[in-house]
Amino acid sequence: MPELPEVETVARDLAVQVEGRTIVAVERLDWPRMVEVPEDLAAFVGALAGRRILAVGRRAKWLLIRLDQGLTLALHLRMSGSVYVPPPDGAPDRHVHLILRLDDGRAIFFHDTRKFGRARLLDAAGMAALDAAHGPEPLEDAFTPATLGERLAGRATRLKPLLLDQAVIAGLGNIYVDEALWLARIHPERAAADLARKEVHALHAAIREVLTLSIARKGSTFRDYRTGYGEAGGNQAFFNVYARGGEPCPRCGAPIARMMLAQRGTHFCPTCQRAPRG
DNA sequence: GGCATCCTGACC
DNA sequence: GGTCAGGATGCC
Repeated sequence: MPELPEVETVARDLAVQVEGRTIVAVERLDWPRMVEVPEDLAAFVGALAGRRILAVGRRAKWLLIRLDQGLTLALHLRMSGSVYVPPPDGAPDRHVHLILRLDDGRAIFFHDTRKFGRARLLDAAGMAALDAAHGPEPLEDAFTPATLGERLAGRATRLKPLLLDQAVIAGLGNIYVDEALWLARIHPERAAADLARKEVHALHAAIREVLTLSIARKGSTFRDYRTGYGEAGGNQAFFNVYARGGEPCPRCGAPIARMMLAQRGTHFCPTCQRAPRG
């Protein structure tokens, strides 16, 4: 799915298109399991109708559509979801599983080929719980090298699975963890607690750089991801290691390695990313 | 930690 | 046919 840069792009694109609009109807919804309390489907639909969209934002990989009456529609795109405002003549294909019809005749489509995506309608307490379940936002000012160091301290586990844990740090996924570790020259299997101070600083800078650059390029379209306008992103042309196993490392020329680590395809340079001790 | 599961589609 | 895919969760 969409990781932090992709969800951030969608949030920004939706904000300019739908803020201030009112949801007049909920259409399609042919995959009830996407609503996290499917037995309350009628309540979900009923509560959304008539709500005004105050703002669109993001927390971790959750897209947050802020509504009146203190409600937030939280959408998670998981692996293959995309959320966008189609062009005026855009018809939903069979993978569109939720449509929010707006008072100007336009609509928000939730498109999800694999049907892993999720929708939650949250009140203030639910929103606070979602927030509390996630680690710090890596692009906020409060996220410093010291913050990252604290999150890694005492953790004997390998670095990559830890960085994928949304409770440790918010928003990173498989692409940007591989890219950040390459940029910081750190092997994905290093024990988190073993990083030198300089390496923590390098990793902090690398995480921010890969996320910031990707947002500037509207995210990475590897397969299904689309911006809030239904278009492909541009960052996929700039991967250094992700999905590039066997190709030369852009830094040292050695072949990029691919391995499975914690059930995730993992791409790294075995030459210039410093390996674990022993 | 490892593994299965939720799904569909692309590619070999 | 098998393998793999921007994710997350639950179970040994």
